[in-house]
Amino acid sequence: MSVEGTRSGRADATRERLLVATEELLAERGSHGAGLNEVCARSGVAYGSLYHQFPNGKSDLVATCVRRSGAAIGELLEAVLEQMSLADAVGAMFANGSAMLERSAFGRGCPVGTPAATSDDDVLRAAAAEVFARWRKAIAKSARREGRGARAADDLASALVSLYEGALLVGRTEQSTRPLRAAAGAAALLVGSAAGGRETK
Amino acid sequence: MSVEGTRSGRADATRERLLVATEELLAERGSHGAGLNEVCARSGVAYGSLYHQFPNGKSDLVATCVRRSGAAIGELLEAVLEQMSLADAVGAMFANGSAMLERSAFGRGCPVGTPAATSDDDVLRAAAAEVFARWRKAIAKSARREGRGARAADDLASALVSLYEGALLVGRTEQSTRPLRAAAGAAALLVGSAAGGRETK
DNA sequence: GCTGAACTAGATAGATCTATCTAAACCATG
DNA sequence: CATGGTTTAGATAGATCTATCTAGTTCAGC
Repeated sequence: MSVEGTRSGRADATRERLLVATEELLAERGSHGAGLNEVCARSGVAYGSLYHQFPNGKSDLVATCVRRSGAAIGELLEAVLEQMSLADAVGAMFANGSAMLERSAFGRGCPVGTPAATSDDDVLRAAAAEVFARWRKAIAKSARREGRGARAADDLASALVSLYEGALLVGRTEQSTRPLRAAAGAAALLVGSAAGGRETK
Repeated sequence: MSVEGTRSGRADATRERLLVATEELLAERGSHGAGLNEVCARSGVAYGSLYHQFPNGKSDLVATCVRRSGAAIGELLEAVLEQMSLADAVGAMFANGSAMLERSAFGRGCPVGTPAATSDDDVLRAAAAEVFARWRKAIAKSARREGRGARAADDLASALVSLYEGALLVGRTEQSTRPLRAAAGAAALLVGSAAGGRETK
């Protein structure tokens, strides 16, 4: 039986294929560049099925997709932050971004940041904002655990999320992982400075 | 007489209006979201004029626009970096981004990073990459002048560009200037650490 | 003021996009 | 096996997008 309510396994599989294909396209070209024709072509799902699964059409599909991608990354990030130091977790985070860029031959960016950058749909924008907030909170929690004050932890977490998103954008644009490595070095410096319970001011 | 070659003042004005309108749309929605219809509507320029000014069509227009926007920001950045310390210049840079977000009511992002994030046109991507490289070089030059080694200066400059682009993206998405302020604080820390001629390793 | 090149104007073609609609296939249940 | 709700399929309408085409306007130089 399906995990969520009355949906059949077949429907779940269709929904999944649609979301995977949409996530790919969103990470490559953002919302305006991701046509439903291509979503169907890539996923092998028929056009009508898409509107059965997502009755509100594209807006519904992309917002759902961004929330899902963001939640998956958030869960991973939270798990990693539980298991290791903030410094190590942040290192893994940037290494992961770098690997993703290489794996896609610099064809993909962040599945959340990329569509958010060019969105004129407020639902999509708000969904991405919630994702960023979740990531930020997870990092801030770890920073507080390592002795930072609430404000300092929030600011550090915000800067790390921005740095990550920016490095993915610049790295993809320059078709190089160097921005990711430089960002990882800077992130390590930020995490290292004033850590261990003492704030700078 | 026109500055560049044989073009008339009228043509220059038309070209300028087209580029201004395109820059706005690119910063708002990226290349896929910027329709030529709307470019013409906003600029008050007729459709045919657009293809006279930019015979290669949209690809030509957007690449020219990104180069121009990037050069303008680059010149400003270089001027500021000449006149003040790296720390002050970087502070001004983030303050400028924050002011831009507020002025546009969070409707616009970076006119270079936003279209670059979702581009599938290699000409546009390469144009944006050159812009980022110019910014990075300007910052690195200032960092070397303040005593950093070549490698450390490059890495710092790369991280600052990524941080700036990321903070604009996240700030616009969250409709807040807090990411910009947090990024400015982190940037100040990065610029401050290991400055004045001593490297960390 | 004539003339030819440069520029502008708007209509239109052809492709593509979102969304809807009808019909058929599937499958759990009685 | 029959039945009826659920899911899928593909055609199609209507809007929008890029690019081209023809005609008209403006302006510099002779």
